[in-house]
Amino acid sequence: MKQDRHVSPSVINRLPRYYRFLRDLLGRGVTRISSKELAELMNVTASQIRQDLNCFGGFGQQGYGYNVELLHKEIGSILGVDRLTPAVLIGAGNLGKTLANQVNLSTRGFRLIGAFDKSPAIIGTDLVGLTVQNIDSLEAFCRRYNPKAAIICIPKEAAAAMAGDLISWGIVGFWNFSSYDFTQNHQGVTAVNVHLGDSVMTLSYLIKHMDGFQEEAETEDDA
Amino acid sequence: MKQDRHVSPSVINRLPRYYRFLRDLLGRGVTRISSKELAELMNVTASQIRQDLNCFGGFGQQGYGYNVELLHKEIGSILGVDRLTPAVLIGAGNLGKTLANQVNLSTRGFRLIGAFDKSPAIIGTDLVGLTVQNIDSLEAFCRRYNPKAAIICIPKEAAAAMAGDLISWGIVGFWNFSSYDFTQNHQGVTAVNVHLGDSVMTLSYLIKHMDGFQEEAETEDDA
DNA sequence: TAGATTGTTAATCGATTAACAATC
DNA sequence: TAGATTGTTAATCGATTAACAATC
Repeated sequence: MKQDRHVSPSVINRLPRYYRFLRDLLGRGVTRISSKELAELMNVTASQIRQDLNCFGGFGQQGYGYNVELLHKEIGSILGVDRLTPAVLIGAGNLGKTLANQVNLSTRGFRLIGAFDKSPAIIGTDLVGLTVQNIDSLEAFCRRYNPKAAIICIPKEAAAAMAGDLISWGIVGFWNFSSYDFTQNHQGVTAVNVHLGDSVMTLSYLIKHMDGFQEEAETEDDA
Repeated sequence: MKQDRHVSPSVINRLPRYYRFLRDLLGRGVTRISSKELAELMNVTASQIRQDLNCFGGFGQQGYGYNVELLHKEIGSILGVDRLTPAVLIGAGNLGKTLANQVNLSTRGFRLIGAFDKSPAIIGTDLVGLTVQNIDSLEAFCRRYNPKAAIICIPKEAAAAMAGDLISWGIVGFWNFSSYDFTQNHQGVTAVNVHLGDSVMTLSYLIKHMDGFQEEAETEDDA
């Protein structure tokens, strides 16, 4: 039990990987795992796993191993995952895929907890470690996991039609764009520049407890 | 003079940074630099610089230091920069900026050597280490540096109007898109998926010595 | 209790820094 | 030649792996 003390950057950098493997194990119903088993799975040494985890305190138990759920939760809280706004991706076509793969959502304050599409060709495929689900199961998903934002990558009209549902399900803000980038405004607030047709709109950053969704007009010309 | 031998990944990973600093020095007319000066500039130790550079052979000279131009060229050839297709970015607005920042062009076989825009607000700004230039200087730039591809992020009509010029200046292929992503086709060829309106087109990868530009139709629906 | 597996200390390996003789 | 600065060897530092006593 060392708790705080100085933790090396190498260890910190490995935590997200542990987190992902544990999430997968959890998803497959595994309740306990030894450093040896996890090591084989992740292709590292058991020694390293024990050393790494011990930087934060004794999560394991001699003769037993590690409790997958507990460990997942602990690493999540170390990573500050609980401070990120849980979001769903609606529409996992080319645009949604590009966005999920190219944009570091966690540095933007978001954590993707689910991805949805209506196309049978896309449902069931993998997207940054999540399995794309049928859009029909979105409502049930929302009731269970309470996402607080939706990133919408489907045609504009369909998105507009969906807005009422999303808000009533407790998703308090969403984006819909055909192209995007991020900037900081003069107050250091991160904003999304949304490309719609020939103009660029800046949607103010979506905040967790915002009720209803809010647009900050401010239209400029593209280059 | 060790030449080849095993070079550690840490060293390899630092090379692009050396390359960028040397390019900047070159741009500012600096012809020679000592490991000590470069170390201060880059915020590393002089020792590390000498160790790193010596993995590839003695580029320096005792009592003198390193020849900036030679070193820049050498590191470039180690990085295989000369195997990448030199490309210009035309239009450095929101979309161009996003593309240059988010997409690793070098892994796609491209190397950005210049960026151009017509907006006075954008000209002179920095874009991944390049200064955005006035679009009026594009022709002169092409004659001097011979880019072989152009990534075009300006309105469609303007791009179409430009095509003739680009081809006559020796730029043999170009892209114009409002949104993009990359995929591998069944033959392992990298392709660009171009989002134009509601459909997705796949433009075949632009090859260095391709003459004229070539479209591979293949239109699909977006999700 | 006996077996398993952790937490932790010691050994190894690699990467960074310091030092200095070689040499331009 | 004298001064500067490299190339390179030796010393240090940190991270990974091995080993094993502690303990569930």
